[in-house]
Amino acid sequence: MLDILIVEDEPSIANLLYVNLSEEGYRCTCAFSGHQAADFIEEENYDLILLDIMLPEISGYELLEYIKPTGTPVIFITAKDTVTDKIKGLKLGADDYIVKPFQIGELMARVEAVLRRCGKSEKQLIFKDVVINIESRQVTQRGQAVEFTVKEFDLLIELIRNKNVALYRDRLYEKVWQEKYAGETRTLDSHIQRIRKKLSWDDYIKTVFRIGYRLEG
Amino acid sequence: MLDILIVEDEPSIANLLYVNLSEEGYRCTCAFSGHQAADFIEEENYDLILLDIMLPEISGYELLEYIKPTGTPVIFITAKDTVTDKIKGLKLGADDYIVKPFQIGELMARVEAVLRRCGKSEKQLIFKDVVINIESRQVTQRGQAVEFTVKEFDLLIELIRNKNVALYRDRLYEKVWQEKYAGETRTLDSHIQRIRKKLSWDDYIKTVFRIGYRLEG
DNA sequence: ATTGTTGTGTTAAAGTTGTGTCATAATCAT
DNA sequence: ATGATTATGACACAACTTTAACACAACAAT
Repeated sequence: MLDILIVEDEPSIANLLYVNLSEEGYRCTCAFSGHQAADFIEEENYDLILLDIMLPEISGYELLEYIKPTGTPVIFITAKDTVTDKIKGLKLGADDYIVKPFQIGELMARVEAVLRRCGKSEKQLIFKDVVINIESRQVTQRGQAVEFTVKEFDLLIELIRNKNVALYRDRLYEKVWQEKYAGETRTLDSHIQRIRKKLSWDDYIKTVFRIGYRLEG
Repeated sequence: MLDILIVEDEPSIANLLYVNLSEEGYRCTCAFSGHQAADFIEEENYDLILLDIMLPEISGYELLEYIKPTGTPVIFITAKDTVTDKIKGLKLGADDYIVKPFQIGELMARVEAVLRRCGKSEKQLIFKDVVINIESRQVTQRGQAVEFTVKEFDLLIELIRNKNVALYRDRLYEKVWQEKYAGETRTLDSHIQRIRKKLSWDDYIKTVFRIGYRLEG
């Protein structure tokens, strides 16, 4: 799983980024100051850093100098009024930049683009003896191909991306089916059963009574 | 597959180039500084280098001296205001140059032209027992010529360039037909069937139900 | 005019997905 | 504990959607 560090002092924006990127399957960490960010960067290697330029204490510029040696790609986040000439200087070090206020969709696209460009985009997921090739949408278990339908495949990915997390039925449903969860239906259950059956995963996909499901392992 | 190194510090332009060239089937790498570029060049042989002149640290000129001994063709990218006389001098070392802002189409054409001129253009694609000659647009299977119409040919190339990738109907259609995919039409299907038939590729072109098609092998 | 290409419409086949039923399991109040 | 209540498992099946196969007409090229 890919790690993204969000360096942003405005909680609402940090949160927006955190929620959306997490939902897309990235593991996120938020730093609300330059200091905190520096600590995090010290401790761990990130695959991408989203960096707000206007930070208290240490500015984004300074932080960038700190990041550069690690070779981690950076996307700058900048407020609209500071775009003009400053940016041009800034761009020197960043892999991309985006202007606040931004469309969340645009940001997601840029994140994906930068990761792809840096050869870090997620090509496959692995859980136990199962390998999932995202690009080709193929699943193999111990090298043997196992066929999955669209819904099953999407559900499987959602489970693996959130392994060891109890996923609420409604969230799970809404994520995979892209529509409100009405409840009172066997749809989600059926699909879980189908996945369990195809992969003999009775032991891995646990049901969390009254909550939902959890992929354990 | 041909390797292209993009040396460009402006992320938006680097990205533009990356996306478009990747879509055309080139394997791309981006370097955002002269240093990084030098490292890449050290490590790997590229078939073509797109080089922005105005770079921080090491300038494009210097880098060119570094590239020359490797014999790799170079296309210069230059901002409009620096064109004048400087370029004329520069051209001595480069195989072509293009002025920012440029039409992406023009750049693609120049890339192709330079590669062809250097005898590096992708002459053929091979998949299993099928050989596709891009220039002459001829297809042979075990040495036997097989006739393809324009659309079929383009579709076939798109499939082969993306083998083992599940291609969404809409993307596939939009790539080959160069227009929005409206859906509710049998056009794409028909063409897939025709390719399958001509090459007896029922086993290789898999349909991914509700998604599209995947060339497998 | 002739030939070949390409898109579309139709019907049949194939695959998918949601739902209903009933059995079973978990939880809770008594 | 016991039974009532509610949630989930297992499974079958029908409704529905999507694709294959094919023929043909519109269109373009020669």
